[in-house]
Amino acid sequence: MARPDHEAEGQRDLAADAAVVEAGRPRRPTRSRRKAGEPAGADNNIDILDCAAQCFMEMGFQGTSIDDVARRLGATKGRIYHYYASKTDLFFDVHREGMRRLNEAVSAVMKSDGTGRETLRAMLEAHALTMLQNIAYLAVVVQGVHMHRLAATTLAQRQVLDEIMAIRRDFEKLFADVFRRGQADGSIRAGNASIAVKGMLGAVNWTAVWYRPRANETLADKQKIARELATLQVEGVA
Amino acid sequence: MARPDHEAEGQRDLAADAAVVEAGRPRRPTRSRRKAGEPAGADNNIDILDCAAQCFMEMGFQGTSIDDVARRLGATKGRIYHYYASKTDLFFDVHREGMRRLNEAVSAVMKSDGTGRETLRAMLEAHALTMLQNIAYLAVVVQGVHMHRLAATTLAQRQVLDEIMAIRRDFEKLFADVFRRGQADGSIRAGNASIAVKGMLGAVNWTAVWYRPRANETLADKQKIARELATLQVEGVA
DNA sequence: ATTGCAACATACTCAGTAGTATGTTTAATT
DNA sequence: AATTAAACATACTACTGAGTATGTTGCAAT
Repeated sequence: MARPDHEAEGQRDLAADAAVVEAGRPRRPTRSRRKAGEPAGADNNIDILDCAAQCFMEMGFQGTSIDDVARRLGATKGRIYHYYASKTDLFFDVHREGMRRLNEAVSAVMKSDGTGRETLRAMLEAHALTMLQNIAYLAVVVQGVHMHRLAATTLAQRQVLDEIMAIRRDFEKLFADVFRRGQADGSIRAGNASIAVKGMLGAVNWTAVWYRPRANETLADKQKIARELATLQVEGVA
Repeated sequence: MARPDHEAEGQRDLAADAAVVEAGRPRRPTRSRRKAGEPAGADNNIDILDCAAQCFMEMGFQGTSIDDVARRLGATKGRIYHYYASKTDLFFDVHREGMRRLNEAVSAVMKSDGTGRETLRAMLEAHALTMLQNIAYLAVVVQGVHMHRLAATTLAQRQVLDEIMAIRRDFEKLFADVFRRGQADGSIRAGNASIAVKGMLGAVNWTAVWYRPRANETLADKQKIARELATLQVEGVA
């Protein structure tokens, strides 16, 4: 499977003459066509999603042009617009994929039958680790919070945005519910659950701002950061 | 485009470093014409800054047009470009004002002669309260973190951005230093100070994402939120 | 009472960009 | 072998928006 070229080669501005030279170059080998009965899996678009996520993380939604994404892909707009009706839809799909990974990771540790506090801690750590492992996608998710309804012009887009925000609310509610369960079983002290959860999620989500994977960083390194963040939120500094 | 700003600074010859500091600041400190013997006084550009902060918070830097800011001002671009050389410079000035207010509030509680943990808690609470009281300016500050060096095209802008980021680093170091002081005096347990501080600041900075003042919200309400956030970070949930 | 300039407003330019229309290649199917 | 449609690339349009050039007004010092 062809990989996108992450090291944007020769991203110097294409002058008119350069475009002429480019025009005659041999075509890139195209991706294999879908098999006969194969469903149109999202696997065709994963390259697009990856590059889009990276661009959106680095330059923001408004700061990223479709041509930027295409250039990082080593392709042109044509390829992106073949799969996505609009830039907003592309952003939404990255957002949705990010939330899917997040939900998956956090849901997996929710079955734990420990106290509310123990479960909460596990959820926070899973959340943090997922952030560190999918920083581009999750940075887009974090940006999406701001987007409220600004770039959503069409009715369909507004509906998708409403759906996404509902998912976000449900996700936050997951934590709030466990928090209150902890208050009920005495493992978490009294206090405003909503504010507490917003604080804790903020500490974890903030990784989208400062964290960038270093070279040779191992999974253990990421786990250590995730554990420290989660521990701090549950046990404080004392 | 992007030509150097050679506008008549006729008065005096500015040293190079002074020019860097002055870069991006309002060309003139006053709005209404100065009276005869009147001192320069507080900059009345605060109207522009306020509107810009609000727009940047609601729509982001890239999503805000100068016309948007002007419309909110009840004016036109002419007014804004009379004081600011570029949109980026305007953003930087809002950012700088936000950081100024933040530094002021946090520095004020740093003199406390309590333990590291007590001081840290006071700093976090002051930080949080300042966020809630200046949400537009501080939302811009939070955005500014992302901006790294993307929108900074000219040399002068890049220098201003470097200056701003240095201020941000110093600010974070304030917390890290107190954190380590707390570890030294035994009021804070061992652990990676850098990650811990990033987590705590994240919890507080995250208010820029979710907090919007409600109607009839009193100072006491804000203080309560700030106290809960700070307490959570220091004492955890147990 | 005139002049100079700050403080704007108005009216443009022009580069960048989202989206479209259409051409071209390739692989599966007939 | 011919056909067809997916998977792109190319070329174009229309518009937004940053920045500029220039006009206008009102106050203040002369």
